[in-house]
Amino acid sequence: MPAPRDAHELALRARELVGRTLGEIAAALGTSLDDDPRRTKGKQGELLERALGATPDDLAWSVPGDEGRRHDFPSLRVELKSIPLDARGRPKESTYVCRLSLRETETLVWETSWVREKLANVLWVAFDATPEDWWDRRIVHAFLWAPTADQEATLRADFDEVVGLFARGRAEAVTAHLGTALQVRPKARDGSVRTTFIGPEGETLATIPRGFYLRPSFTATLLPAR
Amino acid sequence: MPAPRDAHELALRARELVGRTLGEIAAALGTSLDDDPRRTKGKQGELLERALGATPDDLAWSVPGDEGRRHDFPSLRVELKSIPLDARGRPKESTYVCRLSLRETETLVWETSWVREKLANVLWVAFDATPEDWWDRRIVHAFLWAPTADQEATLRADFDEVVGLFARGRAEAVTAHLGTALQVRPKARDGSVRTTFIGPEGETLATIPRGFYLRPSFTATLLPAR
DNA sequence: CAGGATCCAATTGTGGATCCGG
DNA sequence: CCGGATCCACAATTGGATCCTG
Repeated sequence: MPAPRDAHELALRARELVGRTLGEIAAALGTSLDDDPRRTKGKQGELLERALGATPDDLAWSVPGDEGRRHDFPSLRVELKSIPLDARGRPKESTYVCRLSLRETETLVWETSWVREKLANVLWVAFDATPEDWWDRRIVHAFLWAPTADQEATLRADFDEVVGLFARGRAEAVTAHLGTALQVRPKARDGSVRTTFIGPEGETLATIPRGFYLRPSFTATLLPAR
Repeated sequence: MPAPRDAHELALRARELVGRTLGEIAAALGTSLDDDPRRTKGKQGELLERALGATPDDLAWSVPGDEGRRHDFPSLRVELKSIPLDARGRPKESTYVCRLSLRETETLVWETSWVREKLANVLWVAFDATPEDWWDRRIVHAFLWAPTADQEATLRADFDEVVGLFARGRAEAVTAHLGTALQVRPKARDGSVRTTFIGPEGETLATIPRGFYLRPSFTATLLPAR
């Protein structure tokens, strides 16, 4: 599937997926996923990326740090996010946005942050996660979104609160309780992993890797009204 | 304690209770409550009624049905409601308003309903329910309230939804899930008690006794901001 | 019974931990 | 390691049941 040429073509292509199951979409691509639900954690999102012509993450290994960052659709500056919905049509889970980098100070200012850039333009693809088997899960919404002024103010306030705590060396005070829309949670396959950052006094501090996530209560407000 | 002469005097008297414990208030009245928490379910509210000079419910037995209805402060048309607060200062429980009467049709129209009349003017007295012993519980707020136009519209919509279901004979569809502010829940010391009402076809139907309650999420919005 | 409400088992929500592929 | 996310034990919420007094 070639990359879409513009946002309009991308939105059209995404809307064609509405009503189809992930199994139908996989068959059309000539691929298949494992049938063990424990082995499909990130596979459904990756399937949608391929179905829509997103850029494969082939630089993930090549450059440690932040340099490898890119959008799913780089020329459109659009990010693709899939959302699983429960029986009532509401998001079942929070949505991962990106890593919380503690190495580069420019990423700790909202205007130049990677989280702001990631959320500036998002193609949301929501599917019904009620069926146990991934191939029976059906796309129910697909739409482009850019934050309104109010939404961006909320996101920025949440971001500033967390970053302010890190800047004052209070990493231990940053929990998933903070933030009305955007929260920070651990992001590592093993809670014992550590990353380092430079504290307010220039000292080196260690903390567990973390990521930014959108709360389900926030993403619920983005979905079309029932 | 004589009844207050006007709303101003009532509010003044209520504000004097703020900061005092229920034990101090009981001592000033020369009374005491049982020390078994299971035997104080309604006693704390009754203690506050006496402390503020509310009308005793001495007609409760005399007239079955709706005729005995009155406010706690009849001349002021003011109702007294106590609210237990948790450690964060938020309501721990829903607030009982009144019985849902199914016998008199005029009470099933919002404008002439007893629930509207009960909520038209309320003296809220909120106390910290953190201490185990009732006598250590301290009054933290005491204020008069009348619904704003928005609040009354919300209450009315909730009321109309429930009453509409009864009017169509769908009593079994009325659960505590309904209503954003005002909800209906069972109100009897035994779930096997039944009351009767006249259905849409003139038939006699039986259902369990129920009452109107305000959700904690609604009463929380009435409290002074922390 | 009606009015004063609280109790508590069951459901819902969610913060922190974890899984897979490249 | 990083991006794709989901899992799940425990905390928070709450709907229905219940308690006491006059």
